[in-house]
Amino acid sequence: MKIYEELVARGLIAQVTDEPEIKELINNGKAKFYIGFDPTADSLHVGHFMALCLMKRLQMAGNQPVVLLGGGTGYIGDPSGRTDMRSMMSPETIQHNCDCFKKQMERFIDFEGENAAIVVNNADWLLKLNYIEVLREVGSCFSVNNMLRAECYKQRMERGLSFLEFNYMIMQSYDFYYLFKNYGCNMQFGGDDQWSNMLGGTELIRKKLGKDAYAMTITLLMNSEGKKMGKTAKGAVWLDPNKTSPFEFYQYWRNVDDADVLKCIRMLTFIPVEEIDQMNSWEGEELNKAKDLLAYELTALVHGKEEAQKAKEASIALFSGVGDDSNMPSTEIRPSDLTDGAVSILDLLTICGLAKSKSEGRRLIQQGGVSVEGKKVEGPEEMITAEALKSGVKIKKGKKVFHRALLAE
RNA sequence: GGAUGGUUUCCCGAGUGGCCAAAGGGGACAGACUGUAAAUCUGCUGGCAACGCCUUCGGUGGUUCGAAUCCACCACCAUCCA
Repeated sequence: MKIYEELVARGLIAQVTDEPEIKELINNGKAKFYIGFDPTADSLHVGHFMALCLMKRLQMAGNQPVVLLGGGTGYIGDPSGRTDMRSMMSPETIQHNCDCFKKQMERFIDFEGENAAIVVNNADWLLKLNYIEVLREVGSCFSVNNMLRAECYKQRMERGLSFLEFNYMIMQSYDFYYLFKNYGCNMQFGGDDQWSNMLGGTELIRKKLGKDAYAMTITLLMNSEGKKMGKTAKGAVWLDPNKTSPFEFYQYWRNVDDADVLKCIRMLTFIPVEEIDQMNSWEGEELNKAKDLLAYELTALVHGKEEAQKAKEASIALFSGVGDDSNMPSTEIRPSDLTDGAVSILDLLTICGLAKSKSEGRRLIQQGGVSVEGKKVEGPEEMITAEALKSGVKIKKGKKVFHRALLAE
């Protein structure tokens, strides 16, 4: 199976500008493609991960990836698919985020060897553009009528769109044009929400240079309810282990909906398509096996095999009660937190971050949601002794949250 | 620049002087059922030394025994007119 066919089989391709041509290019390793990453945070998240995997797959097929860091576009903020304006970032933040991105990417993409990936930053050319020049050179190629029709602005036409954000499409188009001209970059990939921005680029290249460039979008990873995946109540699922621990990361994937497991395995892992097809017949409880696999594979890709193994073992130990369960998240209790050699369970919950306030902790206990070392906590006054804390105390909140409290020496 | 409407707790949204920590819905969280799933049902959802007290209804002042509610100014948003 060639790479293009594989991408189709995995359900990764959403839209393409010219299918035969793109197939020909990437199947034969003739594409030099770029994906843009705007430095909106100090860590990559699952959405970026998909894009990076795509880069990896294409790189393995002999194509050359160009990573575009949005050090310049970050000053503007992409309005696509958003209901409100992004908060503006300071130059320092943008720079810091770019640096973080770069570091994380090195894990996934090869920056050495034959099709070595290269990194460019659009701050290098966007920041020194001259307004009038751009208007004359580039602005003249865009029809406002067409732009307003673009899907990515639809939502914002109701709630308001600033001129700043409206220009994002032009900047992204200019990027493609610039990379085409100066780096021979003939293709752009991106999330499906980028489609209009990407078309802007191919049109600009056609108008300015009379040449064809191609664009392809990746299916956005949606769950069966039509919501973007990779988000939790607390925010994104990050790739940075300090922001989302490998254990949490593992648990996120372990807990996806039945309806979404196979789709995720297909789109996110490198498991051969044939093997995945065999799982199509799995149903009910059997799907738990697929979830285990998904969680392990992804954690291994992002955090390495060792961390994945630890997360897996911790999960098995915690949920089935056998094996080593020492790898759960833990908090050190300082001696100063104790009074008369003990802490109340209520205080312990807040110290460990399992409850935001004592009221919340009380509520949890009242509703029977807290247990210590497997025994349900009956009341908020229950005390945990320093003696017990010395060897570590296992606290369970709700069904899935496990935490160890350990007395610091 | 002008007119009008708006800004309420995580989100949407009711409340137009005391009965308001503020209806209702969503989400989140917890319990039951389960497969670490979904659906369903139940509870719960500002804080604290907790039948009481404290902080909250865009911001700042004011009127009043008493303000989310009335007044003034400011800020922001939306729609229409320029």
